[in-house]
Amino acid sequence: MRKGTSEDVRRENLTAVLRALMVDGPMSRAELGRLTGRNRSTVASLVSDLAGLGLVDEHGPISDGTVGRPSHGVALSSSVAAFAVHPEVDALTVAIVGLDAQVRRKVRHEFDRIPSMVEVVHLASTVMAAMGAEESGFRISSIGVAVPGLVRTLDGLVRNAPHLQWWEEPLGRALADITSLPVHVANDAQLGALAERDYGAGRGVSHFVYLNGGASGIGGAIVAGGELLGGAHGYAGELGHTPVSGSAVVDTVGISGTLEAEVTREELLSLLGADHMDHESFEVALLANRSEAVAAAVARQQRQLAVALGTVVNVLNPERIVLGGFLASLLAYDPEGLRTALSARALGQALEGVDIVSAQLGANLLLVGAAHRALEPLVDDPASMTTTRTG
Amino acid sequence: MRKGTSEDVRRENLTAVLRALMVDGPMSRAELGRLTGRNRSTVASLVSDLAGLGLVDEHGPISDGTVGRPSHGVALSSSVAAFAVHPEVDALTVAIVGLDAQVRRKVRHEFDRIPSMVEVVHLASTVMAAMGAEESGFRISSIGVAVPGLVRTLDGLVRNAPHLQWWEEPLGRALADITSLPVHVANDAQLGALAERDYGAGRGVSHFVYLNGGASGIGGAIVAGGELLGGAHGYAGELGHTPVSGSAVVDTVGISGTLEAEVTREELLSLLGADHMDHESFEVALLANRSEAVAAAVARQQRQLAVALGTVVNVLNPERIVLGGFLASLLAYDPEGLRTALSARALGQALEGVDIVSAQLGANLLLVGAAHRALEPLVDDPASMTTTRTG
DNA sequence: GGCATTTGTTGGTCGCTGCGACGAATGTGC
DNA sequence: GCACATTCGTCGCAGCGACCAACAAATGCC
Repeated sequence: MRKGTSEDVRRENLTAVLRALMVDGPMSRAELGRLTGRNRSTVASLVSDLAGLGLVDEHGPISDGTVGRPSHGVALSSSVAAFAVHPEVDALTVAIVGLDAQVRRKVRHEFDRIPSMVEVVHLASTVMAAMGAEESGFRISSIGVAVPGLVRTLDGLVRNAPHLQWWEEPLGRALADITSLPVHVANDAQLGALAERDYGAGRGVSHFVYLNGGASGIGGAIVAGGELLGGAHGYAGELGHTPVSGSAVVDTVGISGTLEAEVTREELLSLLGADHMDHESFEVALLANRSEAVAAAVARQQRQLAVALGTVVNVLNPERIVLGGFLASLLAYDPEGLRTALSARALGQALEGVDIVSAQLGANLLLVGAAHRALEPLVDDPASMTTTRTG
Repeated sequence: MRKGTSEDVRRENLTAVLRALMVDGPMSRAELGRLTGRNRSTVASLVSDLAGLGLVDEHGPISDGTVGRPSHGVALSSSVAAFAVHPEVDALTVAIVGLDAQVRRKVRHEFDRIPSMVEVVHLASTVMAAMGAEESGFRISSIGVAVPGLVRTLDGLVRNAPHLQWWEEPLGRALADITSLPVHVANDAQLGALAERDYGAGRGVSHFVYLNGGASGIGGAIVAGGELLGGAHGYAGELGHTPVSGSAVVDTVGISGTLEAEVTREELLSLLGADHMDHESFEVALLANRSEAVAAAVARQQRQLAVALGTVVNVLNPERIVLGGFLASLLAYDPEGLRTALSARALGQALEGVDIVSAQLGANLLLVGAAHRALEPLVDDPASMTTTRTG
């Protein structure tokens, strides 16, 4: 519960200014005031505070050709950042991502076998130390980790990451112990949705559902009222395990007839006569192939995807559905087909006005999402920057 | 967006005091201070304001046998209330419900045929006028309406209420025009969930899903983070239309293999050899009948309910599932059976610690929910009581 | 060069909460 | 029966933060 004091107001206003800069980029104090609805003198005080905390920088007066006294530009400090860590089956990526969502450093390490949790923790901490963040002037106060699996957000316990073959691995604790930094671990799809919300297909949309089709599974996340819906422990959004057919085919966790069991990239890949393919090549190849076999498979997968999307529409009433990975390819192959299939499974009124679009962000999606998750506490309480320091 | 002024703090604190009284009943000022974490003098000022607005009453000092100066009791004013309106296929109920969730007046009018929207509006407004609320000292500033169907919450347009045979009926506008009061129309299951959240099976639970089995359909609602999840337009929660089988049987809106199509009270009723039955008799009769036919039907319906609940658990990660109507009977018949069936459809980690319980509130559930929905703006901004008056 | 326009700055005011001190009203123990 | 501790209400004061109005600064326009 809120404390109900005037300090709350200050915190809220500092956050409002910071958010405005994050959403709409650098701007003048006057614009900041208009955008946030605060008084000029209030904004002056807020910006001065934020500059003192090192969260924003003020540039000299910029004459933009208009009348009136030129205004000083305010921009997010380029040194405030977080570490982003992303373990996959065949690689580990570590990055430094700024408050402005710019990826400043990025190190990718390939594995020849599936890494253990301990290996990931060691390698990640080694890489982070070797990056010399402090020497390069970065001020990093936390770590965000994107894991392909079920994560208990409270303490970063990885409950079940089938592709990594991790079960009940205390990743958050281990990483926090070795780095002495706060660690925020979350499901990869949720962090992807967070990034799309702020910088991609979810901008300005307060209710949307994100569904991502990866090489070995389907992840999902829900944004409701502008906030990521985590549920009781952070497991919400597992739309890959919703039923789409009465078939007995089971998915990776043993549930039958689910979206993840029925709609697979593998099937399409084999029909295209390929083994491995990155996403771009896959989409190009798929869209170019209009053979009967491929068309039939796409149509079937679309119908089954539509069943899951029907559930989404009926249960969550989103304004938009964002599809990533090969699900976006499935959409691109025949947008009308998917929409038609969906209209047979969704309440007409709930389906009205629902956009179905492709995800917009590319390779750095999860790094941005993870880092921003880690930076969230700072944004929500900018004054905490005083005490929270690297080390 | 918040304005960011000290008045916000005041509003928030007034709301905190009011909510404490709503949740935990009458108490002393000192207790109020401890519970809300505010200073004694602040609470004094807040209570004084609320009393001035007529929202709370202060009683004389109560000596509770303990040492120290006896404290004055603070209680919600019994005169602050809202109208609750509940149209059904065979009846219309109008009630006056207080801020303390007490149903003070209740009028039920039976129909011999399905009423039209115009009839309901006329009858409801006539009944409300005849109740003489103002003469009886009630201060009523709004109307809450519970409708069995899809409602656009923005303006109270009833999009689709199949059982009432209403489509695109502007109920909210019509009722507001004739009564000159703000009207809040919402789906009945959502309002039921709201009541259960505050006074029933959802107390103290911030993530739960409510599923209600009625005579002619299944309604649902989601509470996430303590807030009702409405979605973009208020259509969210339609769990009756989620898939549970590959069967071709369609539900009332024409979607095949859904929970509402497969799990019906009718089937059980006919197996019990009855036509009509109120809920209590139905549950008694069902639980008493352990014949093979009934047991088999219950088991099948449990399995299909479990598929829908699996979706709920995987997608929303609730702490609790609250079942009402005949779905509660289905649970009571064989609690273990339902749980077992669910464990085959839900992610183990997400299912951990999930309670499956029966709804606690009885006949007045929807009236309380509707009225509290209507009172919500007042609770969120108690100072608005000054200007908002009946008439 | 004067004028309108826009922005930055400063001092004053107002509203709200917290704090400390004091009085009021009770129970407790001798 | 009386002093004491305990708890609650009240009052004045201080601190914080936002708004407001007035003024200064820096530009474009005529």
